[in-house]
Amino acid sequence: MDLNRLDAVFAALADPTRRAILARLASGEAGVMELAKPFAMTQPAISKHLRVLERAGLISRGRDAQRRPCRIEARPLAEANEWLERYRQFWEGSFQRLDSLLDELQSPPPNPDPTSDKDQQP
Amino acid sequence: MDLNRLDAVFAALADPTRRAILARLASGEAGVMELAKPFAMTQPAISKHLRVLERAGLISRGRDAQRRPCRIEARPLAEANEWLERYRQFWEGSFQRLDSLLDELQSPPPNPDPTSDKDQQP
DNA sequence: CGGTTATATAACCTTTAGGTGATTGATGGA
DNA sequence: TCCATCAATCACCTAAAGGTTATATAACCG
Repeated sequence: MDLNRLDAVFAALADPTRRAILARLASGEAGVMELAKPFAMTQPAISKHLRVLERAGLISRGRDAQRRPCRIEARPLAEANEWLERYRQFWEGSFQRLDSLLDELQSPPPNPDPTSDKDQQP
Repeated sequence: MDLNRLDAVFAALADPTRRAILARLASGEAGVMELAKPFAMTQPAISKHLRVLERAGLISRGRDAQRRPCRIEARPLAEANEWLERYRQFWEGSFQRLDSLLDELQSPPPNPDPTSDKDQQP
C-alpha cells in the first residue's frame, strides 16, 4: 500500500464536492460538463476537483471525441479502507480481545519523521 | 451519520502526523509531550494537530494534574468506514451484481449544493 | 510564595486550497 | 473553412493549513 498516497486520498475525500462526484461516478462514466451540472460552481472549479481526484488515483480519464469521460478507480478507496480496518476494534463492540490484538499488531516505536513513507501500526 | 463531520474526519486523516498520533493513541492514552516526542516538530504544532483531531471527534481529552491525556475516539472512524463501505463493490472482485446493487442504492439526483449536509448515494 | 512542568494561545510566516473570469486547445460538424 | 462544444490552463484572489517563536495559563511542589 502506498502510504504517501493515503495523504492524497484522504485529502481528496475531505471535500463534499469531490465525494459527490465520486458518488455520481459510481453509477457510471461521466464527462466534465455532466459532472459540473449539479453544482453551483464553474467548470474550471470542477476541473480542479477532478485533477485532485486524479492525482489521488481515485479517477481515471478517457477520450471520447471532445469529452474526457471520468471513471471511478476504487483501488485507493480500498487502501483507505485497509487503513481504517486497523481501528475496527475501537468501534466494534468487544474490547475484550484488545490486548491480544495489540500484541498481534506489535506496535513499533512511533516514527520520528512524519514525511516518511511508513505509518505506524495501531 | 453526521456528514458535515466527514469533511473534518477525512481532512484530519489526510495528515501523516495525525495518523501517527492516532496510531500511538490506539495503544493507550498519552499526554501532549509524550505524543510530541517522536516528531521533529515543536509542542505547539502538536497541540494544533490535536485540536484538529479533537474537532473531528477523533480524540477526547481528560485532565490528570497538569497533563491533558488524549484518548482515541473511533466513532468518526466508523463513520468514515461506513462511507467507504458503499464503494466496496468497486474494489471487491465480482462486478456481476453491480446493476442490482445500484438499484438497491437507488441513487437520487446529485446534490446541487456541496455545502449541504447530505451526500449522494453511490 | 516562587519555581517547575505541561499545555494552550498569540502573532506571524509561507504554502496550498478552492474559487473566479478570461483564454486557449482539441475535436467534430456545417 | 469556420464555428460550436468540451475541457484544460492561466492569472488572480482570499482564506486556511501547517509550521515557527514567544508568551500565557494551569496545576503541582518546595
